Amino acid sequence: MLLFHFDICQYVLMTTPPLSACCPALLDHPLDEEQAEELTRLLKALADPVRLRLLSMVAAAPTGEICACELPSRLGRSQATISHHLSLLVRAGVLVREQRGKWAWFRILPEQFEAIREALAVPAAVSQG
Amino acid sequence: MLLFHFDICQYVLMTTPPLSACCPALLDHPLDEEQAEELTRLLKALADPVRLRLLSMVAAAPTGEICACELPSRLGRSQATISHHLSLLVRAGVLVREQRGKWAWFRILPEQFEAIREALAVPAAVSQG
DNA sequence: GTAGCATATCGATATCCATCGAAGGGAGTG
DNA sequence: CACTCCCTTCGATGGATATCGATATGCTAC
Repeated sequence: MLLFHFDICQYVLMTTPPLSACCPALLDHPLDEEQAEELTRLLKALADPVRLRLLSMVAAAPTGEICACELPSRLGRSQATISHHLSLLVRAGVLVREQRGKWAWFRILPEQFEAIREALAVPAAVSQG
Repeated sequence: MLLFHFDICQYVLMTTPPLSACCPALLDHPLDEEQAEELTRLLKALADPVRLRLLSMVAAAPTGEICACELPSRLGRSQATISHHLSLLVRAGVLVREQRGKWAWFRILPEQFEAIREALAVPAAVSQG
């Protein structure tokens, strides 16, 4: 029985993107410190108004990508600040950066969003109170 | 046509919990500053390892609720710190507090979790790149 | 009322982080 | 090469916040 469960887990680990399986569902089992830190890192990356607006602008761009050059004026922040937020989001795995000539272009990497959504899913036992 | 759309929105507003409709989907349209601040407030409330573990302990409790009295020892934080985190989560709308005698009991309020999940949903246009 | 426990609040501290100006690094242009 | 433009990195600063000890509040029991 234990072996069977282990095999299932191995299978899931091999067939799903590793970032999607970042953390177990928050409301299913008590998280240990390491799991909590991991999910916290993801949530902190999103928990900033400038970064949220930045992500929504990238996603809403007609081509699905956006040039960093237009962001300082659209967000009312200095170029240094925008660069800071962009590299933070790339490090967090929610954006990818591509250099083209002297411009840097960014687009959404959707896996981490799905990972957070899965981690925050409310199990039936909880939603029934 | 516009009227019809308006009526649908009114209907949704009346029939869903107001907190669930806190913010539009992040990756569907560019967020304005106010919408970004609102979603940020929710995400910040979750973006702390102690609070995440606290929430997972409440959800995993057999009765779906937990007494504040057992949390300082289980989380390795002072009583003052736990109290701070608990009141923050209540203010954020993810926990409800109920006083019973001298003990305070807490349980999960699932609406905000669903609100965040909806806000972070990845539209097909984005996930296809 | 008094004593004792559970919880909240206060005040202080240390750390984290968003922000910006300035300087540095690369890529294109002439 | 020199010059310009885009972007990153550095250093400094102000504000937010996690933490705790001490104190206050509130409830129960006697």
